[in-house]
Amino acid sequence: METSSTHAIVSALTKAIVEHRLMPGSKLAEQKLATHFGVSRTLVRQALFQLSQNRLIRMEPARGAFVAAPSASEAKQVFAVRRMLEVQMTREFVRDITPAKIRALKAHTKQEKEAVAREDVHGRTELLGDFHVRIAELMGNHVLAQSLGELISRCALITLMYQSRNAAQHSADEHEAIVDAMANKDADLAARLMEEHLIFVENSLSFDKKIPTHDISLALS
Amino acid sequence: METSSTHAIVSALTKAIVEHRLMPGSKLAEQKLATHFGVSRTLVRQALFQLSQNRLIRMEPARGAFVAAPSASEAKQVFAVRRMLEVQMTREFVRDITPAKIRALKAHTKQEKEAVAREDVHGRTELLGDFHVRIAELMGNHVLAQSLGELISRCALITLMYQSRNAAQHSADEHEAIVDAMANKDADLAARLMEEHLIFVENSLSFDKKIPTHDISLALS
DNA sequence: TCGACTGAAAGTGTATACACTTTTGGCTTT
DNA sequence: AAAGCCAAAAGTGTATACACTTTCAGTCGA
Repeated sequence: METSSTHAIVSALTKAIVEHRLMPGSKLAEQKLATHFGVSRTLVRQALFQLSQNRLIRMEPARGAFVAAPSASEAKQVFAVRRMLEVQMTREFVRDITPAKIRALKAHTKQEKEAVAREDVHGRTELLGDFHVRIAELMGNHVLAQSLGELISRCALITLMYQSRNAAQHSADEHEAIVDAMANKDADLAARLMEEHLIFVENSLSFDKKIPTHDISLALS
Repeated sequence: METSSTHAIVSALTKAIVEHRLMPGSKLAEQKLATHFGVSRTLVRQALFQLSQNRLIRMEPARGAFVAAPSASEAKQVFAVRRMLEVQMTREFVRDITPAKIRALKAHTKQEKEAVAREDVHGRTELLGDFHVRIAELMGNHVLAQSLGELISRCALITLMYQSRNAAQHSADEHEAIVDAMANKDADLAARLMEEHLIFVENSLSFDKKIPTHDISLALS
């Protein structure tokens, strides 16, 4: 199974949701998606089920699928889990660090800074999230990378919902500081910086923002 | 959506897999499951997709679904993630502890000991895993509880694949020691015990065991 | 006797059909 | 004019149909 067709639909929808081309609350009608992608409802339903497990959409019985709108409480919980996981991850990463891994992370933060500089909102959001997953991958722990990736997808939705502007630059700087601490093999400092970084991101979210509930329209172009 | 019918199938299959009534490698033919549950292949497929996302089964294109057989390497990765997550969780749990929470955990370990005493293999495996999820729930963090629950489901499969006997009693004792440390609000001790506990469980797995690949038969009774 | 072919059986992948539920828009009633 | 009601439209939930792939058994040939 794992027919690449549904995977393509999942990817397209994930991208659209995380990039906010599909706004939280939007209805995802099966037939419309099916004709858009040129497949039957069967494949669309499979994709929607998968997305609902990733918590990017929620499905109501007999009413259909809607882009998720994480509550402030849920956002805080997601960040709490990320903190638990990533502080320890940072510590263990430093333990088995190599010059090549440092180089990979430095290359990544360089890309981040460039995306921030050129005001590439989507690109920078993706890169800022990927930084954390990259660390997991460099550790060679795919289970960790996958779990973290799911949490961060949810965070991307949350971040774009709530994040006030100009926090991106700050995040990129913090990433750089974390990498520096790692390069110095200062596990305690790196872990502390990671924790503070995650706390900062969480605190920079403005949970009282009003969310517009656009309709699906042709956000998928 | 989330038609409770598929949920029932997922639950039944999860239980069967985790309890090893369906052995790793067994084929899960859609039509057989469909007739067994008295539904059409449609619902069975939905359930299988969900299980494959939980990594309890794997699906091969045009060949079908098979009960997962986690490799030793994957098992180690799952345990590494659990350690990262749970050590920190233990620390934070102690921070906001209440007498009611202690009572809940003590009641749980009591149940564990009873299940171990009466040699209830399935019951004790479930309870030993639930202990960890229970902590997350008592913290009120549903995201954490869900993430941890998924990891532990995979562990249950791993444990039953690899666990040498008589480790259950030891686990139950360690759980009790952890709760005691929590009750004394000794976060450092509790965290250390949790880490050692997870390391012990991981080390008690014998990765060279031979896995019989039984056929489906009527493991679902 | 063993291995390679072949056709039937079984099984998966996708589309479609159909029953049932929700939504919608207009019509009636007050 | 606003609230309630009913029928049509749209949409979801499940079953079934059908094409295509894999599996398997039996046969033929060396």
